[in-house]
Amino acid sequence: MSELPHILVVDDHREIREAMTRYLKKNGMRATSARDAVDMDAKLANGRYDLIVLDVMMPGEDGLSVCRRLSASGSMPILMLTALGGETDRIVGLEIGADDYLSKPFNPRELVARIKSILRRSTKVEPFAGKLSGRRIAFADWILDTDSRVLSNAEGMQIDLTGSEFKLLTILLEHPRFVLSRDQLLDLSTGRAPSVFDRTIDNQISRLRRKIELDPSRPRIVTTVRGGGYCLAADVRELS
Amino acid sequence: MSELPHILVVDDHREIREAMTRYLKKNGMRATSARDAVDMDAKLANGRYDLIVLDVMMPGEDGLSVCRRLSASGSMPILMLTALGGETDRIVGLEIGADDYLSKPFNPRELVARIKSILRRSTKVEPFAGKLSGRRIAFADWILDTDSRVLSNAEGMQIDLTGSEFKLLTILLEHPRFVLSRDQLLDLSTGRAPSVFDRTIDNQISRLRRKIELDPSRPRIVTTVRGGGYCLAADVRELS
DNA sequence: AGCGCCTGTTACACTTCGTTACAAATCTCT
DNA sequence: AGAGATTTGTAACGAAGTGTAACAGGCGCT
Repeated sequence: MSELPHILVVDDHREIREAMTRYLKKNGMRATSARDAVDMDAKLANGRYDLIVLDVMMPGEDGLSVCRRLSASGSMPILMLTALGGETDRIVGLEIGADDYLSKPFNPRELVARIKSILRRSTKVEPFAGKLSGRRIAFADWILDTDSRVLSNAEGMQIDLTGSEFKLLTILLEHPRFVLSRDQLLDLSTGRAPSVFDRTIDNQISRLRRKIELDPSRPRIVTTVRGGGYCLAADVRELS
Repeated sequence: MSELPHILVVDDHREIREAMTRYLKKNGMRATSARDAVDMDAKLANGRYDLIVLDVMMPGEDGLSVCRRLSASGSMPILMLTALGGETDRIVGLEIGADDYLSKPFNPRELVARIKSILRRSTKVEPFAGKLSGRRIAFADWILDTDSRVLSNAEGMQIDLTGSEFKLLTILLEHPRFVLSRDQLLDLSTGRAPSVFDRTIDNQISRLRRKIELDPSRPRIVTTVRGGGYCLAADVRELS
């Protein structure tokens, strides 16, 4: 299991943003593009990003204004793209809170090096166990300790979950009785997009069931919705 | 950083370094200059600095070598000065741990903006030991005395941590329940960028676990997230 | 009933991680 | 300054975890 950093590339030139996202994807990152500030805001409202690459010159709301806004509202790292010679833009951007800048045209290798350097210094926006962090969670006959990743039951049985099993289970526990598709589960647990005939989640669910179901061949806790995905079919309660 | 940041400017051209230090002093900073690596080392041995501005092209030991050395020995922020078009120098510098670069000739205002941007970033990640000297930190069954670097528990057991173990632990303690990648931990604890198959952090974590975990082969305090890094899985509290 | 699709499972290859041992670097003491 | 002790980083090996491929069985539609 590996969580890839997710980069949002905001640039009004389609060729540029497509080339950038392609290159970032080739270098161990998820990349999503937005053509302007409005598109960016919509993307930010619907997803979680680790860093924004932001063009200064854009129609509508310009990059400096966006940078000011983002810096004021949180700790999202920002790498700004400026025109060659756009020195004032660079200075003002840095002064209002951008983490770095790069002048167009730029070497994509430098873009990746700069992004990695910024990410090295920033923390993720979410703890590993998400909203359940630090809690003990009761469901079915199990109690999950989210710190130790240990499942225990009334008979005193204790089961260690692997990282992947644990992540998958916490995602299901955060949405009791909701069907989550395989693509959703893959995205939420690993951040990667599915390949063509991806069976990763099925395999992990099988492994999880082997650990938590009374009879894994007739699952009662993690149920399958054919054509839909998987569902945590139990009440969920926090113990502490 | 309660008082004015102190910048060390390393450049072999006297006019340049004098102009820089003068300008920095006019902009709310203390500034000291050094003409080469030897002079810089002497200055570093006798004083404390918040950031180094480092020219790439210097007689004697060159800037890239100095950068590599400084990154390896601590978390001193470095802003590198490159010749116009010195792109390879920039990329390699960033890859070995420099925080930023600037091409000569540059606008002094941009220099100040960049220095401030770096300082803004670096003060954000100051570990307990730096900012909260004299504190005692409680986590799991341990109490850490940040002055003495001694861990103690309710049974009266006392454990001395080495410098590296202590630094690593305080970084984890600063971000309870967040996954910190190996690259992040390496950067935050030593300031250097990872080599290709770097296992330094793994080894240090193994050593730390041997000291603090009940059963180091089944760690409960410092947990591993496969493909992600390490996580301090406990509540953290300051005692004084 | 037949067929195609969907799902569960097993096995295996590969990746990642833990640990040990040793060399190199650093620290401490005389 | 030098010797010894301690700490830290690197290399190697083995264990654990993960994703892919293949096969079989079940389900739903015609």
